[in-house]
This record gives sequence, C-alpha cells and structure tokens, in this order.
Amino acid sequence: MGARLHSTDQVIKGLAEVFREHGFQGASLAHISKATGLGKGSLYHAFPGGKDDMAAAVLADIDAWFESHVFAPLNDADVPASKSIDHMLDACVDYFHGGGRVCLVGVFALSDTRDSFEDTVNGYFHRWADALSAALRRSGHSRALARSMTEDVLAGIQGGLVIARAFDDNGYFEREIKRLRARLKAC
Amino acid sequence: MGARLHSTDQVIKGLAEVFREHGFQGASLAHISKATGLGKGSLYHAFPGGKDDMAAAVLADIDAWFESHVFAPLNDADVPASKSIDHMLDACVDYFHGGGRVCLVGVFALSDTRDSFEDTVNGYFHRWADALSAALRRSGHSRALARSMTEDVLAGIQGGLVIARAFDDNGYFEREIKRLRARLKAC
DNA sequence: GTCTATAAAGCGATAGAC
DNA sequence: GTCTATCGCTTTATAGAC
Repeated sequence: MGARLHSTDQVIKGLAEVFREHGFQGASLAHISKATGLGKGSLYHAFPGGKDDMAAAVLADIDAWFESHVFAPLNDADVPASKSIDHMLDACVDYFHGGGRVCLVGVFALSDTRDSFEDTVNGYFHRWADALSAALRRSGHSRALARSMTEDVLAGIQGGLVIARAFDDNGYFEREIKRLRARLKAC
Repeated sequence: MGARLHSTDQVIKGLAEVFREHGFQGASLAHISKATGLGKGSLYHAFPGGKDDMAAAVLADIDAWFESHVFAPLNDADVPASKSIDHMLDACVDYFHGGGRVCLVGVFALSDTRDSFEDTVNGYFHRWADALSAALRRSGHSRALARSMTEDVLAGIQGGLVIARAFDDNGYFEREIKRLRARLKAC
C-alpha cells in the first residue's frame, strides 16, 4: 500500500517507480493509485492530462536531477574535466542503483511511447552528450575524438543497464562503468 | 490490411514486428490481427496460450536466427576467430537494420515482461556472451580479458540501439559498431 | 484536495458456425 | 483453419458528493 506520501515530490517518486517497473503502457491507474496512495480523483486533479501528464512530470524530474547533478558539473569550466567525469560515473552508479534500476528515458526511447515524448527523450541524451563532449574537449581531446568517446560512453551506460537487468546482475553494470572510467582516463 | 501472408514464418515475422513496435503490453490483438492478416480465432488456433505463446514463438525464432548466424560461427573452432567476430558485427548491422530496429530481447529485458521470459532472455545473452568469449579466447586472450571484452561489446550493441532510437539516428549505431570492431581488433 | 460511483471504450480470450 | 459474435474484465477518464 502506498504509505500516503502526498507531497508533490513524493508523488512523482512513486510515479517514477511505477513507470520504471511497468513501462508507460503497463502502468495502470490502479498501480499508480496504489504506489502514490492517491485515488483517481486526486491524480486527475494533480495531472489533468492523465497518464501523459504524469509521465511528463516524471521525465521533467529526472531531467532536472541530471541537469544539476551531471550536466552542469560537466559544463562547468571551473571544475577539472577529469573530476566532473569521475563524478558523472559515480552519479550514474548511485542513480541507477548500481544497475538494479533501469533508465526510464532509455525505456521510453525503445517503446512507441517515444513518439509522445520525442523532444524530452532527445533533449536528455543530447544535453548529456554535449556536456560530456565539452568536458572531454576541456581535457584536451579533439572535437571528433571527444564526440566519439561520448557516444561510446552513453551507449555503454545504457547497454550496461539493459544487460545487467537481463542477467539480474548489478555487477555487470558496475564492471561496465569501471571499463568506461578506465577508457576515459586512458585516452 | 495485413497482406494475407499466412505461412507460419510470415506470421511470426508479423508478430515480431508488432512486439518490437509496441512492446508486449502495447501489442494488442487488434494490432496483431492487422499485422498478420489473421483473425483472433485463427491466432488462438495457432497459439492456444494467447499472447504469451505468440511472444514465446517470436523469441524462439530470434534465438534460432542468432544461434545459427552468430553463436555457432563464434563457437566453431574451424572458423578463424577474427573472421567470425567480424561476421557477428556485420550480422548485427544487418539484423538490426543499422540501428533502426530495436532488439526485442533487450526490450523484454527492460520491461516487467522479463519475469515471464526470464530464462529465454537470460539464455539468449548468456549464449551470446559464451560464444564471443570462446572466440576471443581462441584468438589468444586470457579468460578474464575475453570476458571483459565480451561484456563491453554486448553493452555497446544494446546501448547503441537504445541511443540510436532515442536520436532516431541509425548512424549512431553504425559508428558504435565501428568502434567495437576497432577495439576488438586492437586488443 | 480527496473520495466513490460510473461511464464508455478496449482488452484478452472463448464459442461456435462454416 | 478461418471467421464473427460475444463474454467478462480492465482500462482511462469523468462527475459529483464531501
């Protein structure tokens, strides 16, 4: 039973949990009501647009977290690039619970839900890529190499999450992060 | 609508298309009926267990394709390891339409559908990992390095598919394959 | 702001004619 | 083997009391 946590933030956390577990289509209002502790009436009062509004709110929450915890440090010229990159990988391990939590943006990217949230999904990965590329350029890499490494790292993170979940093995994700860290240092 | 392609193989191809596009939950019998050209009665005659049976048939079809086109060559000691690995990457670009087609096994791994098909999902990636590791060992790498490279490659492929779809950019996947190919050669 | 009751539509699945 | 008609249930969403 949802432990009646009705602050806006807690509701969004509950929503995120349901969408991550069941995907957009599988997240029924019955599941959502149970996870948030709110009845349908309350949910539609808070999110007049229904599930679409709820998912948009969750995505905006995720986006804001990554913006402040990951993208901003990467873009900050006052932070040493190597430090902000290390911090990015630490933040990923934390955020994705060492591989036990899927990336909702990635899940949406793979589903037909993608069409409804195309700009948000696109923007999330785009800003991540731009920020990491900027940090890599600050650490002396060419534009082309920075871009290539960035693409490789984003794929490694998302793929690590997919396979960690397929194997139900968080270690898989953590080893992938370790490999990415080494590769980013070595270049 | 569906161009009345009622051979078993064509039906399974239609099913696969629907599951890839909409996921398991989003693949309604209406969609499935349209894509296969078969009515509900015919579908339940062919798949008495309903959607679960249909998805299982699709997964078995995918599994068989990879087994014969990818895993078997990788395991074949008579084929030079470098050749079977190159062939694996070519097969992936072909099969996933250069990044425009998602990996249904990966999609299922991320969804709560995973629980229903746990063994199949697990087995698919496990046999892939074992086959690639075997090829890498034949090409002279230590057990540990072969395993690490294998994990990195599988993550790169799956992650490349996720982000290529997020950006709607097949080039992303193809560049990731190129990077993996270079890394596998360089080691 | 939260709830219950209810509407209207779509769902997976089945029955039975052909 | 394929179809149509139908069942029973769940779905999203709304209305209205409190």
